[in-house]
Amino acid sequence: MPELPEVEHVKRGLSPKIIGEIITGVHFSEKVTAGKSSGKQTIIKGTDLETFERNIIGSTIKALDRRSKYLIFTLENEWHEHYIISHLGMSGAYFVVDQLEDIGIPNYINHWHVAVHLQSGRQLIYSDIRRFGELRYIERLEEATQIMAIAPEPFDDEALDYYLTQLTASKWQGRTIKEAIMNHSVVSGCGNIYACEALHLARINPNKTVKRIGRAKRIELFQAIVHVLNEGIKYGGSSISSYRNVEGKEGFMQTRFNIYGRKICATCGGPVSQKVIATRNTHYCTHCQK
DNA sequence: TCCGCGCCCCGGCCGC
DNA sequence: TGCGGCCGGGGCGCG
Repeated sequence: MPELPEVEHVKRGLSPKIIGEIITGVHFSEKVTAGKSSGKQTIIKGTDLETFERNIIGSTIKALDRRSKYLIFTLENEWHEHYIISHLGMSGAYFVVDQLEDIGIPNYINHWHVAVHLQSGRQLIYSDIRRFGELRYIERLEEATQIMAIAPEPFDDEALDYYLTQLTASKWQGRTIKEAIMNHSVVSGCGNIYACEALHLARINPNKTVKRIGRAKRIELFQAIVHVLNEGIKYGGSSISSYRNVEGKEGFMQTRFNIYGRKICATCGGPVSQKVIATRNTHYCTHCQK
């Protein structure tokens, strides 16, 4: 599933293919059309399909940015800048193709949901097998309340101080460190897989409560989070369950994992413990992580 | 007003 | 080989 490194790759792959393009039309799959007409918010959130198309048609795609696991498409027409905020959910993927079949992967062809037609004749396709993802049109970035509330990007200078400050809040003291770092108000974009890897790298048992971890160890953990996220970006993201980049290729970060999804700890060779922590399947090594 | 819990959305895939 | 049940990011309703 797409986490921060995967979304970063989508951004990098997509940007050169779509920036400067003018949107000439939008088509939606039958699933989206049916879902929306039955009152659900199928993929297209906040507006009806006609409004979504009317709002973006004729606009130029000026920029593509990533914030946490969200993509932000900046559009511009003769009146103003406006935006599409997109989350890939569990199984979302973007492609830029001349025609749908060029995606080449049957599941992503069958489960296409939004086709944004571009002036060049190509299409920006959003495919999503489980339909947990979203595209949301907004006039102003301030409307993206779910993005405004999240911590700074982990790579930003202020992110460490922000994280340390958040961890001092009373609500976190009795909770597990894993739950804390997976919360977007503490660290931005650290999902389950990278949380497991970072805790392993920092040699912290994920069951440990926040109050039992000192400042130096907290800092070490933050640096581990930044490290594993950077590794994830470097190795093309991980392709546990269905992630594909813009070229339809899998990442290979999953071959670099030291603890997640493994039976044997990559550090000591001991057995990996598995347990649900903070509602998520957690892998850790009781020998290496104290 | 804020918080936390449970539910919901879905199809792949695991295990019986 | 068939099928029931589990998984999971994030929004939302409710207590």
